[in-house]
Amino acid sequence: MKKKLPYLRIMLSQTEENYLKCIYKLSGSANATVSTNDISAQMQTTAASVTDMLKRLSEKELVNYAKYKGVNLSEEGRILANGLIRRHRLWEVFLVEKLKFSWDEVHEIAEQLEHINSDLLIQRLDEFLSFPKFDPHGDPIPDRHGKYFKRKEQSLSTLKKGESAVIVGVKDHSTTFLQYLASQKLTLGVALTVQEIIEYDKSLLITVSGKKKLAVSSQVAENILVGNNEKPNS
Amino acid sequence: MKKKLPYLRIMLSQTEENYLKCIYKLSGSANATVSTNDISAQMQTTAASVTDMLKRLSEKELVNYAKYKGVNLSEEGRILANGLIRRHRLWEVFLVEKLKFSWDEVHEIAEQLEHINSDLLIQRLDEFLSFPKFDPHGDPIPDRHGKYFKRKEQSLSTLKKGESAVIVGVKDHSTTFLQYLASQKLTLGVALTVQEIIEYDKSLLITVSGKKKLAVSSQVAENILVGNNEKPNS
DNA sequence: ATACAATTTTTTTAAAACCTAATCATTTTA
DNA sequence: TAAAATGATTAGGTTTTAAAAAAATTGTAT
Repeated sequence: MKKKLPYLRIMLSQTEENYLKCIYKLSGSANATVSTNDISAQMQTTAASVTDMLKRLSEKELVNYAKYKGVNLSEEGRILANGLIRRHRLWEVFLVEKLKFSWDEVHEIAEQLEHINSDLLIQRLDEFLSFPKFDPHGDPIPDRHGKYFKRKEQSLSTLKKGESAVIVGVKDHSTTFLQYLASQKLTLGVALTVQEIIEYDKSLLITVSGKKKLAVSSQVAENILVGNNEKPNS
Repeated sequence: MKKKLPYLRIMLSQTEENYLKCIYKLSGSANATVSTNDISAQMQTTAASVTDMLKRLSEKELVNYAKYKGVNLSEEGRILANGLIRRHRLWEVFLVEKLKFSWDEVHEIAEQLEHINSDLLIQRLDEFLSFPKFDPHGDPIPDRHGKYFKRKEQSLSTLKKGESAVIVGVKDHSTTFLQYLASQKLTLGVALTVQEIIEYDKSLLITVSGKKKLAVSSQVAENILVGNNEKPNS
């Protein structure tokens, strides 16, 4: 009955994993150097706690850490962080596609599921879901080696009058924003056309799926990502 | 990015949950009183550690604990322990039915998955799996209220010469036993007939699925559960 | 009644994760 | 370039969780 730990070379606590993910997100694809304060802001903790953790992660060689100079993920760290993103997004696909959750309900649960440690599990899950390339919010799912499926995308707010496009993602992942979009049927794969751009506040008048007319604020438009009517997923 | 705890009345650590499960298993359906030593044996720890934990669980009113008299699960504790068993077994069904794991590979992973906290998740998973009544090892899956699907079952070793039955479960859940059974095609739902009982060592000669002849030791027979060719699952 | 086994109490260890306050390093700007 | 502001680290401590050792206590069988 004693808890059998998975036999992994590196056993990380959930907090350590969350720090890795955080650094991964902040430093972007260029693997830029990230500051202690940026991390503490994201993690809602103090800078001192972050320094504490960075030393431990550095000890485990998951980050390149030079004091006063910021951090970086090491090769090992990137692989682990990438794995976490991958797991998270695959589980989100599972929750929406198979268990019929809506796109605004899945984040918290996936946040827990991503810490389940089993490479075989993720491999099989990926297969079961037919190797999806994007998650329910349109975010790309990296493969085992960190490779992403590239896609042309731009903010809805960059479209000009008369132009058409298909919704492929969102920038804001907040529950309220996602719920709002769902209520307006502004979901992934939906085609829309810009009818009018209101000069005064940069809000848009659009038609959704060729029929419904809809007004969206510039803030909403800014957070919707559109592409050139390509395949929505997989 | 700070870990958002699920808003549950009772937040338990994984270890606490494992203790609950352990007590649940040891005390059986009668909710009998369990001794500190029994628990320490099961949990591979010292009696002192168990006493420690019992006090904490008692504090949270999950167990009825009278010192020197042993423990019992409280109503609350039973509900939680039942939920853990339920989750564990549902995840095992998922892993085998959907992700094509074999029945000897799923325990460790389900052990992790069972700690994911979301009632809605389990409800949806149950639905997705078409409300299975038994897990891949033939163990019954309790419903939300702790009700089990009843089934007539007996050990293969109790069958008399000439009698037939269908495999519905196992008593031993060890990897080696499960792998052995799989290698002999002695899996759930398989029909068999006792051809001969060897007096000397109580081993059996059986036919599997009407064709294959097979010798099984008394120890193996003891750990196979059979029923009267009823529906295997759901 | 007493010895022995089971159980509990008390104390200790240890790690994870966080905090406050003080200090130190770097960058900016006056 | 020196002082001020910003940013990061250290030191020291708290809390939580889990486990264990040693010592004391209780229950029970003979």
